[in-house]
Amino acid sequence: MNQEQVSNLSTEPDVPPHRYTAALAGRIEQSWQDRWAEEGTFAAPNPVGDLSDGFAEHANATPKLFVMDMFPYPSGEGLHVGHPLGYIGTDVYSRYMRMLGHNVLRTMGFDAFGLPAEQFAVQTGQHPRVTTEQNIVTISRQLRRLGLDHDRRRAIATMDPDYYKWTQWIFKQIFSSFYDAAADRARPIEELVAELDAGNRTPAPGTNPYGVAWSELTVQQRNSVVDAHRLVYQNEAPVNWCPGLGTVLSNEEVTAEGRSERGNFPVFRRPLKQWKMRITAYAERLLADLDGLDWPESIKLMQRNWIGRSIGATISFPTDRGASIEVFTTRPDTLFGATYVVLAPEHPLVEELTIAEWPEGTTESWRGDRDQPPEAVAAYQRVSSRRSELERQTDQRVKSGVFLGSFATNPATGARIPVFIADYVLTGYGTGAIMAVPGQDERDWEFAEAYALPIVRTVAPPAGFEGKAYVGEGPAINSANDSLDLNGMGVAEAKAAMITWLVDSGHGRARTTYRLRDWLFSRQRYWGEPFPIVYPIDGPDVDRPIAVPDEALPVLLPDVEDYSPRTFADDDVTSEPEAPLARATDWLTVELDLGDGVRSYRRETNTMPNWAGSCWYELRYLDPHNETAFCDPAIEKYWMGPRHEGDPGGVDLYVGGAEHAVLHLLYARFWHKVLFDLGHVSSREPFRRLVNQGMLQAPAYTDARGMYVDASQVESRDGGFFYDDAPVRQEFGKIGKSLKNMITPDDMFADYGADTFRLYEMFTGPLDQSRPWDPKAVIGMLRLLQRMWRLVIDEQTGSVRVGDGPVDAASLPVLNRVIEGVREGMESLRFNIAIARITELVNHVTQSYADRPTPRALAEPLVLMIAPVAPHVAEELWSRLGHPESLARTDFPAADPRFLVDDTVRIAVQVNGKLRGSVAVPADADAVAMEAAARREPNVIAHLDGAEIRRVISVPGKLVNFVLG
RNA sequence: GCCCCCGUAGCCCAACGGCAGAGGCAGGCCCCUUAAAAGGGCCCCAGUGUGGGUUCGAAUCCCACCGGGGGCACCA
Repeated sequence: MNQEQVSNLSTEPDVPPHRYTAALAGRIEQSWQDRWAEEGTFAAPNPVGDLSDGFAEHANATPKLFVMDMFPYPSGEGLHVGHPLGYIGTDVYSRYMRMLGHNVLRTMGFDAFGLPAEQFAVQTGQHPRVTTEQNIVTISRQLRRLGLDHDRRRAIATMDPDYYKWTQWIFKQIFSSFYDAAADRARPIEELVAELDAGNRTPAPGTNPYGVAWSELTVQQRNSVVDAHRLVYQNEAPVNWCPGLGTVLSNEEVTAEGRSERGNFPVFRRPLKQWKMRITAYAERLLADLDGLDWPESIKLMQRNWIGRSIGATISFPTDRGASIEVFTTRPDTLFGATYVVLAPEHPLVEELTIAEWPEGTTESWRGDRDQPPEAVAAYQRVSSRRSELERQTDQRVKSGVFLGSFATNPATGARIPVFIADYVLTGYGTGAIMAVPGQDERDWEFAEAYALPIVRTVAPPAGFEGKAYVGEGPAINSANDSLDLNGMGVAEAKAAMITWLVDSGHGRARTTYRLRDWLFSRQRYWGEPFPIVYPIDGPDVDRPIAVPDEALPVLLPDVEDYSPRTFADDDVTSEPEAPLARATDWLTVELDLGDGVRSYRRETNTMPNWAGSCWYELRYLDPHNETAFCDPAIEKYWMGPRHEGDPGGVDLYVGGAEHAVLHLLYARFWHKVLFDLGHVSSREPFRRLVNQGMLQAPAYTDARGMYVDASQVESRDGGFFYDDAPVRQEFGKIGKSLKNMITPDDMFADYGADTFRLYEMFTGPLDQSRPWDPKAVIGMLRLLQRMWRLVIDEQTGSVRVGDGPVDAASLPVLNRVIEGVREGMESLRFNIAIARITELVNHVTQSYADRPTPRALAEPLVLMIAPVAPHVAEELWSRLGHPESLARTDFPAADPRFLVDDTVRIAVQVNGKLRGSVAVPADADAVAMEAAARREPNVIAHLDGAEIRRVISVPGKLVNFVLG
């Protein structure tokens, strides 16, 4: 090991003095990075405002392009080689588009608030601001060293007060709005109040529990009615409480196993008063507008599934206790088969429908082993509240439930049917109650079997059907009463007929429901944006949440002595959330004059989730220093506005990982639509085009005990892998500390230089494809750059060895085909094929001009073509070729169509689809001429000999195929 | 269990329904070298996961299955 290093060092002097080595690459790269910074090469001018310098000169008449990466969390570990994959991809694309003449905006910020930053700070015992700032410095250095074309004037960090002032301002906008269902958009809440006062509008269903009209309400009652309309509201409802993190979480942050997405701690459902955002008001638009987005189908599908629209009906089942149970079903056509009703255990009617004694003849199994229904119900509720989280993952799916003792009436059949609670019915979906139709629903069938309930088929299964519940298509049976006859109808027809009957008879109506729930927005953590909300300490509006005036923004995050969240044992169900900001005693109360004189207020102590800052950062990039608005409307319109009828607008290219499919990407779309409704932005969507970059997996090694060993110390020999001379097993996995296979960009800069690193990352496959990281393969890209360097620079003398001589006739078609291929690769984000084409040309020129100067007309396009991928070495060579200006805005080479068509082409000749030869024909030869030429091919003649030719396929420029009879 | 993506040379990857190979790594040989390498040149290597189908012709389109990856999972 040591010897090798020494001998390597001793050979250094033998390397030609001007060879393109990692050391030379490093010097070139850093000097160009300095120059780009000094000259502001990547400054993208805005149409107006403080960043508008140069707009009139070189942006006004050119198309614009806004390219963005998902910004990183400044984690303490810095970047590994997997992170830059997307950044390099967008860098190559944006540099290419800039050379095509676009005004390209590209920058980078930091998602600095939130759990990752906070947890790192807690681990290291330092204030999150301190560690986060340190991490930002480290990562910024790594990004700069990569040579990315960022306009650094536009960099932001979500933790900066200048930034989160506007996060709070947008929160206020959402808080100060309601969703006008008729207009299908958000509107300012004052307009709601005015319309209510004027009598043009009545409170939305469920917002006025007082039983009297708006005009009769007291001021306090009116306030609570208005607050219930807001797009941000507080209510008490079951939420995801995660004791291990010490905070509540949104549904999107909880995995299917009932654990926290971050940290993998158990999550419990429990009722708590929390802030929510009314994203459900946008469910339909979030769903419908997916169609107009240029996004991967898989991501659209995940969002569609998450939103989860189902079309059906609500049906009212009267009960013998008075109250009616409203159920939601997507199969109203099966109502005649509803033989019992099930409520979720937490359903509000459970208490009322639970009677004191079991009715005569109640089956033993319905009683839950208790003497009276109230006991049985209480016991079941207790068990299921625990079970729903812990046993979901064991996947037992054993149906259980308890009879309440009361009965409902099936409105179609008039039958008296029992009412159960069972935890296979979910509280939060639909109405939290179902009509059970065992004949057509597998879950209901299982329950009916377990509790000996009647089963009535209302859709005829096909002959020979041996299953239990039949959920497929078929004619309705057993489905008629005095005023309705569905028998014989197909499912769709029966649904429509049933809904009409339900509406006419007053038993129900058509209804669409969504799986999407309102976004739980408050967190009991320190490191986040404070809410711009205060509560009066006394007075008539005591405890009513009130937004602070815009002039009071930002509401600064106070320093507290103990910023770590109060966390609990993972499984401590009884723990209560406790916001760290409640400890900031000086900050907690504030004297304000909100229009009715100076009064005392207490502040909201929850903070926002870390998704808040990333909900709108694309807009702040556009106008990062604006002190009077989050973004100037003219600037937003220029960069993000729709370009044509039907275009949603938004960022032209957004690249990031697929793991944000339903978190960040859904939340950001929601906020953007609110801003659109309120007239603050002209684009309907934030991200017009989305690409998911693939994931890099690096080799990791386990020893005999199955423990990971440091991958950098593993040797490969004799067809095996060894660590400390002991054999180890190779596997591929996510890069990181846990697999001990961390490789950092810094390692690559030192060993190869940034340009080689960039080339390698782009070369291993299309941007959106995951691939393994092969440390040994990087060398190929360094060789490529060395060969290209050698075409321009003499390795011995360092002088330019490019001449003004003509280009060989043979090289012109190669050059032009390569240009064509490189452009195609750049445009389709398949940089691997662009690099392969460039390599082809480099190899060709290397061979053709081994002993004479490289023609300038070959060297220059070559340098320009590689510039988007390897910008530093390209700039260096361009400069040595005599161009004083940066090539960042030099025209990208264009293919001359004259050289793309050959005079003659070789076409394939097939007999019965099998290749039997090839012939050269003029490129413009027609089908007849091609066939004639093909018939002269000796091998073809042999295969045609004596056979009857049934048909001849002759495709000009492609092939001739003889089909024999 | 359901849905989506992917299977091409030892490895990473190319190939408008038209001659399976552009490029790189690894391997072999040669040159340059006292020597070696991350220098240069040449060479080797698959018939496209399996089975059907459509077609004059399929890696490409369709169906089924196998293998790998990802998502969803009592959503009525």
